[in-house]
Amino acid sequence: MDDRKPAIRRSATIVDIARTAGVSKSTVSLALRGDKLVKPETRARIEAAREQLGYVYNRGAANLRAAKSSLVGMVISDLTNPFFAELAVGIEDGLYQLGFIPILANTNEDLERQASVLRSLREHNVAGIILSPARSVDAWTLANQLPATMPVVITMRRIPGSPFPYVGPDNRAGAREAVAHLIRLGHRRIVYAGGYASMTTQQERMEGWRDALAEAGIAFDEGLVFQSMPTRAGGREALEAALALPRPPTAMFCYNDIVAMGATRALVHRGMMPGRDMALVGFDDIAEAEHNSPPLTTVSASTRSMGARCAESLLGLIRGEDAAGLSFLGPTRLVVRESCGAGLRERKAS
Amino acid sequence: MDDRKPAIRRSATIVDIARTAGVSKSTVSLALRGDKLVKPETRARIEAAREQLGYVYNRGAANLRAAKSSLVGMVISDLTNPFFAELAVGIEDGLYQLGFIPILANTNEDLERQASVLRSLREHNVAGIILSPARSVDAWTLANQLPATMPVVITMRRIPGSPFPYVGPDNRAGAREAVAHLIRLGHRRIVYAGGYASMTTQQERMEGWRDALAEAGIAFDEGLVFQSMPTRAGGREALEAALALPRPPTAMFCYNDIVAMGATRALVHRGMMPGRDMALVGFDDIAEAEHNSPPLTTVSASTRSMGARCAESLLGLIRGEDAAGLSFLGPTRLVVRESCGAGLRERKAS
DNA sequence: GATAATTATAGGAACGATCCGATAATTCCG
DNA sequence: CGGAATTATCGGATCGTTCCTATAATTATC
Repeated sequence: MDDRKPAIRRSATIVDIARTAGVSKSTVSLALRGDKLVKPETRARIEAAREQLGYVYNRGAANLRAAKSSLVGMVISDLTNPFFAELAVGIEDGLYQLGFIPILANTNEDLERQASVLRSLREHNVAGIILSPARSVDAWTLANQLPATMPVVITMRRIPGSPFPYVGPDNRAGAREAVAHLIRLGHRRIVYAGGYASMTTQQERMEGWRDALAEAGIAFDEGLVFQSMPTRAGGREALEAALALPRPPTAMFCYNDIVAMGATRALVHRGMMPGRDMALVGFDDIAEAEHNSPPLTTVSASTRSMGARCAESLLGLIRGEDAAGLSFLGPTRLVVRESCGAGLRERKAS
Repeated sequence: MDDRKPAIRRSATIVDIARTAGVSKSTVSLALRGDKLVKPETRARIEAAREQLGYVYNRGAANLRAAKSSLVGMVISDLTNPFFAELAVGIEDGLYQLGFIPILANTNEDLERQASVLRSLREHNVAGIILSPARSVDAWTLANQLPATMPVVITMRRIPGSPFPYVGPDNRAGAREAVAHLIRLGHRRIVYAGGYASMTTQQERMEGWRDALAEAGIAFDEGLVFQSMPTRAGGREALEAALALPRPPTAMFCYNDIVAMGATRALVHRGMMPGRDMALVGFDDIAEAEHNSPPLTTVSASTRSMGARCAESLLGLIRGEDAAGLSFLGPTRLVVRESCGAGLRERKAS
């Protein structure tokens, strides 16, 4: 094989191949796309020329004429959050399987940045956008940042009032299962901790919490809801507020794993034992959850496959399918580890 | 303002603007790029038409003619690793500041995938590539996957023999500082744990370890090197192997934070106290390090700014600067927390 | 006030592919 | 074997921009 580059000249085009193979550029174009109208013999000559010239396909040029694009915008609100990183990997992989390639934009929860990034994506003529919206985005803001014709899939945070399909975990069902588990373990005073009521995800998970309570005939107690930042610090604050209650709770269902991890740390810091002195459950099942001490009982949202699902829904949208059928609520699965105390009871029993 | 889209027809082009404003497309092109050759009055008319038609610039078309691209390939070996996620955010931000936009490709340490992705990036006519190579990549493999003319910056893992600039932390200096710190705390038997000798990063960090030992006049002991996977499990294995030694070490310098976190967990599991019964130091200062229990003493590689630096070096390459001057060894900084036991001594003293 | 220099605009070619209608080569069929 | 159908190839026109050269309008210079 010849390792040297053909010449100092710029890279080869289909016209160069055409000349070398002694055919027209139209035939080359056909052959390269695998159209079976081209005679095998001709195809072989073209293939040889392509190899010899080290030709690489110019997708940009092709897209210009064909008015389609293999680029997709992937807008992530906070890639530093392991949950979103996992999601991004799922999206990237899904897009790759479907023949698309993602342009990454990390908005860092910044509205201005999101606006700027969406404009840039339009300029790059993306086929569609998968958007995990920055926190404070509402339908009206978004409508002004996106053209109506752009295929868009919203993920992980609902935008009430937007016409775009939504892909995300079934927060309500997942939360219900988690809280039902705590109830089964004998808990009655179960705190809901973390997040703010303005977040749709928080609302959904809290509804699941209330569902489980109601099913068990436990009265809803407003005083057991502790809002906080969805961070470790928020988890700590919520835990301390809960312990300061005249009648402290025995279990805590947390907005997400990060909050739960903050709470376990705070608990240990007070000399209490997570699982025994306070049952804790998280949500998301990020990679660290299983390495927490104690390992976190949590609700797995199968984040990665959710990302793949975003890609599939977007493809549907691009193909012109109806947005209504493309929303997807992913199944959740309770992963019982140690922070809920389930293991302790077993150990005690044995 | 008029919210309706101009018509059912496809999106507006500079020719549409030209027609509306009563000028030629050349003038529009000039005006939109802010060339001051255009009379202010004309510019205003064009601007008005642009607004009215809801025109968006088509970068693909522009790039086709101007033979430049604002796309940059960002190839990450494992985005799920919080260290690389942080790096990716830094790169994304850096590129954004410089007017580029990244195409993301997560290779998942898979050579085939990397090859496929690099081909795809070429087809998309990227201006350059920032590559954190999959583990088993060597110079020869890489040479076959990339055209010689492509601007490429290698980051985080050296590829000996490749001509591309390398951007990464000063592993050797960082490791030396960390180990010197352990020596200052009175340790003499200091293990090096995690990673394999085939990884350049491991080699560099180990050299730093040896440097510090040599400076303190401590003889190098082959038996104190424990190779393992750079994972939590690897950290556990290394720790257990070290403790099984006839004369166990009192301190452990770990390949990275993940390994160190695995080791702390294993230590706790044995009923030993990290920092007191065994001093532990990590590397990278990932976000979780400070939330580990106990908080991890580690070497900060200022990962995010390193990412920004990748973008800058790539821009240099694109501008035709000499590759030799574009490599960058980032400064490191020892972050003393609790896992090294430094705090304990202070507390004891007070 | 004629000429030169400068400023502002215009029109066509070019980038590298696809698409479309036309034509050339081949096969089919009575 | 001649005409139709099929198969294979070809040569513009085209996508939306930038570049280049040409020309028109304005200002400067002697």
